[in-house]
Amino acid sequence: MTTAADLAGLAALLADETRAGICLALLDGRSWTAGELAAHTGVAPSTATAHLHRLVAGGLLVERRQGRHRYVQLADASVAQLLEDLATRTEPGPARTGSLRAVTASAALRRGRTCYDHLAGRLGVAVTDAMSGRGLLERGSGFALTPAGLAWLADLVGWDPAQPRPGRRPLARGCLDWTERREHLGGLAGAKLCETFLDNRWVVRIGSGRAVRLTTAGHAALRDHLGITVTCSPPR
Amino acid sequence: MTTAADLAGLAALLADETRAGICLALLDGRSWTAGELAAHTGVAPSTATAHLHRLVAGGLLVERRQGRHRYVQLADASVAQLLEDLATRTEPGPARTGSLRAVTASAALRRGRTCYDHLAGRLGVAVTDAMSGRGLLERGSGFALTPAGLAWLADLVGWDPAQPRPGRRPLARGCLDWTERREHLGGLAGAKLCETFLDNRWVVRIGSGRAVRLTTAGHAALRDHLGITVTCSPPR
DNA sequence: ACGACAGTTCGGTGCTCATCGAAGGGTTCC
DNA sequence: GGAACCCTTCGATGAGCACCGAACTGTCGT
Repeated sequence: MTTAADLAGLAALLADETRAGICLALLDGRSWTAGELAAHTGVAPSTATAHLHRLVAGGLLVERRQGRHRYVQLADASVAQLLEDLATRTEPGPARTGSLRAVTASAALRRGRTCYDHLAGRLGVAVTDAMSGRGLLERGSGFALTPAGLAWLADLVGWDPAQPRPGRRPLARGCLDWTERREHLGGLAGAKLCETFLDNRWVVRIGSGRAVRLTTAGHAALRDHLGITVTCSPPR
Repeated sequence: MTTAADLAGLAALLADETRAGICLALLDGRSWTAGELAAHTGVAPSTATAHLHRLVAGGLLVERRQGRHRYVQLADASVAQLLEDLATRTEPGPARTGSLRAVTASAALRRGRTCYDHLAGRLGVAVTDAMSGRGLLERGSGFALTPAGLAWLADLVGWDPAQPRPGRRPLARGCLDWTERREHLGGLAGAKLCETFLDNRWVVRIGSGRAVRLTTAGHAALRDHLGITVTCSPPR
């Protein structure tokens, strides 16, 4: 039996624009740091801290301390589902009732999508797996590239690894996928890889959303460069 | 594209205990009057008015003016779905991810359930339909009983129609079902009928919730008294 | 060891909003 | 027509809370 107070308490977590912005940002499945979320929502770090406390206490987010950073992400896939249901209601237009269209769109998202600026979904995980044998090391939490792996990647994406990198973005980082429940390659390497995939039209965006589709050229490229075959049609 | 402000605005509608209580009350599919909701949530009528304005403006509720009454109900089935999803999250325990259990429970609810104090779901609609040929008239919005229908009902539920009724509850009223999207019999007549069904064990409650199941005796009673057959196993 | 950095705690400020009572407008019943 | 009733509008009140800056703790790089 759910009381009105319980329901109101849950809704109150999302009833603030800043907290809503945090949750929408986390909807991409990545882990964000408290500072990134503060900057993204335009509030002071102290304010972001308070919001994250409430969201974690409310069970919507989980946190992972790492050194002086505090990473947060959505607690589980059901939270992401709930957020997307709510977000759907705020959009005008027809086809609001859990339509076939929404289901297939969701299935497309599961197959492959961009996650912030790198590849996610089954496609992202498959690419990450394939790279594991080519110089990508799973290092506790996150990833690292061997020199050979870096050279291989640099050759693929056409980019000089010796050249100094602006900013301090980590080269390779892990990103937990909320549909696959698996880590996949993010960071600068993941972004460059995704850029290359899009530039070469190995994947193309479906509509204006985050979902992507593997092209015929993409199939060939994956086979040639990584020796894998990713099914493009829904399994089962 | 959903903005954080949109999401927060939607969540804010449910972030108040009184408004949450209103929505949970409406989850039974009935239309409630503003006064009933004020009494149910324990606030002044003026306060309830303000809340209903916000909920209607936000698209969660629809209203229907009838004389000096203002009836409100959930805008559509997707709102009910959303509320139940949120309510599920507030309950602790496992099996939170849209499990088979939740789906079958939902299917049982669609087949038959009590709606406040009368029968709803396919069962409720079927009974209402069958009574249409036996003295139940659809009167614009709502229902009315002919003298013959009243006598027939009084005989079935063992109740003297001549005896003065306490309170002012309408004898027969319509109640829109959010799974069937059809009107069914509510009001005092619907309550008495439901009481008789439960007392005679024509229907029994499934677990502790609102879902009910038609018994073998119930099948026979429906055939004898109303000449209808309601399937108890899931169709299709 | 030192500075730079990420995050936290704390006190103060201001705004939003839920609430009520009183007064007013419609509707129904007698 | 008048009384009872349902609902609404309008101020006033008070509590909750989102926000910031400043001071503080802990971590990383040099």
